[in-house]
Amino acid sequence: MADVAQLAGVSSQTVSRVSNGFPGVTEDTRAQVLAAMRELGYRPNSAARALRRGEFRTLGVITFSLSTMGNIRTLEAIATSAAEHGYAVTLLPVAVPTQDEVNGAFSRLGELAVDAVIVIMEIHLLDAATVSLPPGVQVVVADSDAGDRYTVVDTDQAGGARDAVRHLLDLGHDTVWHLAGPEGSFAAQRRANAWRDTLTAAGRVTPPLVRGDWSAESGYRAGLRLADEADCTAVFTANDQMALGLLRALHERGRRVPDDVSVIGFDDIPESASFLPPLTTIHQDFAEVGRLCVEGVLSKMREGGAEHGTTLVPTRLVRRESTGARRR
Amino acid sequence: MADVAQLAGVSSQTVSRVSNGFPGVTEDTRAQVLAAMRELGYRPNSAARALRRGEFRTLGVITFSLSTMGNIRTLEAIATSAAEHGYAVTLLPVAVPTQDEVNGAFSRLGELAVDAVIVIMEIHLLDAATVSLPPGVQVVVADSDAGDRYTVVDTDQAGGARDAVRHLLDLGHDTVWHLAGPEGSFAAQRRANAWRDTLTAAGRVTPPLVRGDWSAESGYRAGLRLADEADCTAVFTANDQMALGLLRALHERGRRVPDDVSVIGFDDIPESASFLPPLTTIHQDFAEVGRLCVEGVLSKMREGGAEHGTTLVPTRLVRRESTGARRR
DNA sequence: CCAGGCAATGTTTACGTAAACATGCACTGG
DNA sequence: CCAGTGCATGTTTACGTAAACATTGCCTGG
Repeated sequence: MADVAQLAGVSSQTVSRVSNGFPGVTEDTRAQVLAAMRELGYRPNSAARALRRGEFRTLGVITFSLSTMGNIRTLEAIATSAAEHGYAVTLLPVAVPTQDEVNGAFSRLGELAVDAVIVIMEIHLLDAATVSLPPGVQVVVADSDAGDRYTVVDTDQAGGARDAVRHLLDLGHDTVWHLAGPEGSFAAQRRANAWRDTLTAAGRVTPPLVRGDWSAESGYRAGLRLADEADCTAVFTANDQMALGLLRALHERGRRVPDDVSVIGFDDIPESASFLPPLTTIHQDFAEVGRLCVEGVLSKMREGGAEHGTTLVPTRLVRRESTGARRR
Repeated sequence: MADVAQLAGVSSQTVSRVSNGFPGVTEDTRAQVLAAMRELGYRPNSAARALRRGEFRTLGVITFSLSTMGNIRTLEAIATSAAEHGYAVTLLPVAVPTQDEVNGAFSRLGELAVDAVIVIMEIHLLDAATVSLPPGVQVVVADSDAGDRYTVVDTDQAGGARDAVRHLLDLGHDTVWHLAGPEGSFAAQRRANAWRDTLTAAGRVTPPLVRGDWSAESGYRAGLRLADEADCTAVFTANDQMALGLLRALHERGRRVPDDVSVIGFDDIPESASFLPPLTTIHQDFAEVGRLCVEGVLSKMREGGAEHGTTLVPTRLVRRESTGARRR
């Protein structure tokens, strides 16, 4: 900076003003400084900037392995949205969702160049973390239900699951089976609860819950079992991947979709439109979740807000060919 | 830090030594300092640290929208691997792969708190970028062929494609059709070239190349066309998503897989094992690519190496049920 | 018993920036 | 014509850390 100032024949403070687009600099001077900056290839040193300003213009994102489509899309939206606000995004991967790993990530976070944190993970691990977040660092949590203790942005899991079940009931099915996600997942839990509640509210029998682990493979295994249930004519799977495996199992067992069994998924991953048959599913607006996370955390930073609450992002039913009227 | 020093009754320099795990501090003193740090909730200020040390311990990753599985897995591996080396990862999303966007990302990068950069994108956009990377910032490129000008880490696209074609030829097919990725993609280009070369080397007729855009939907459209080609008994699709669409089209047209048509994909996304039928495909080791990117860029930083070159990560054929011997 | 050496700790300084304050100069109005 | 005003620019300082150098005190060996 000093070099630039010298070359432009001004003081370093003027260079700083130009660099930050502050007013009170003549057009002539500004042009001269800009020329000098270009000639010397000057780049502001962000470390010094951050030190001086007390902020990094960076958001930290803590997440488990980016294995689920949802997390990825959310992350992408966060990164894009943050960039629009002039913020960079630093990734804090937690390899394994164990307590130790989470603690490690949190303590690393403490000395990381980050102004605020967005957590994309099951809240119980956050709760159980023995290392606390540095005070003054705002947090927004995606994919969780802890609106009483954190600021949460999440898809309206319950609403989506309810829509899925109702869709199948409306098609004339007596009841709806559910292929749930793993027990540890709150998203899975809420989808399963909404499934049960919706059936109960409609006065239907609740079939036994079948559990998978989000993977297509687990959907396949569950599908082999469901194919043998003669009265299973409608299945709501907690995500699209498991639906994929389910479809394969049903096909192998000669159960036609949707003629014999209707299947509805959750997520609306891009591939689901090309499943065999194309999958009716509940669309999640991950981009919106990510965007709201960023907006939320930035506004909390500005206003120092400590109030919690949950923002729900609505889902949308995408009707394709895997669901149809009950044939008797 | 001064507060900690005062509370512990030592100088700030001693606190610094403890904080960085340097030798030359008594066990007693160290314990006292650690206690003071805990009591005051001290966290080293990374901005000041970076300013003083001249490095951020952070890697920047420039990538297009995280829409392809490959980029995501690579990114994940980069983040994990970087963390192991004590580095954080800052994401630099480029929303649209236009020249302007790339230029924007690069100029933002200039003032970003980043020691080195890993670029995951088509090299022609990097080449055409009018904004150059700040000097002294090392770069490693994934997913590209520009070993003469950059340090490149990539999957052995050609080898994988060759294996795919040979696998089908070995099964007795006269020739292999190819559903390629979009023209702009080097990966697609190299897979297509290797496909052509392998056929030529084997003295086979090269069928017209069919082009998709990586999406399952485009695979479906291509599949509808290929289903009408009576002599098409084997197809090599440039990725698994397109294979998914292709399978659906073939199924709709009554062409059985693998009895009538054999299909082999590329990538080995987790879902491909649950396709209908489970997809034979070429496995890419994205994790290894990411790991090598980090190792590469870190070693370049240490050694200031300017030498270029390409590191190829081998692929592996995963045989499932979508390929079979030619039936005559 | 004391010089010399070494380990533990303290003091000073610089990293690059931007806020706060200071200066200088031109122009306005009484 | 000159005090007052306001704008463009310059000077000083502090942000939190760690390297370099300085100091203290204890221990060893002759």
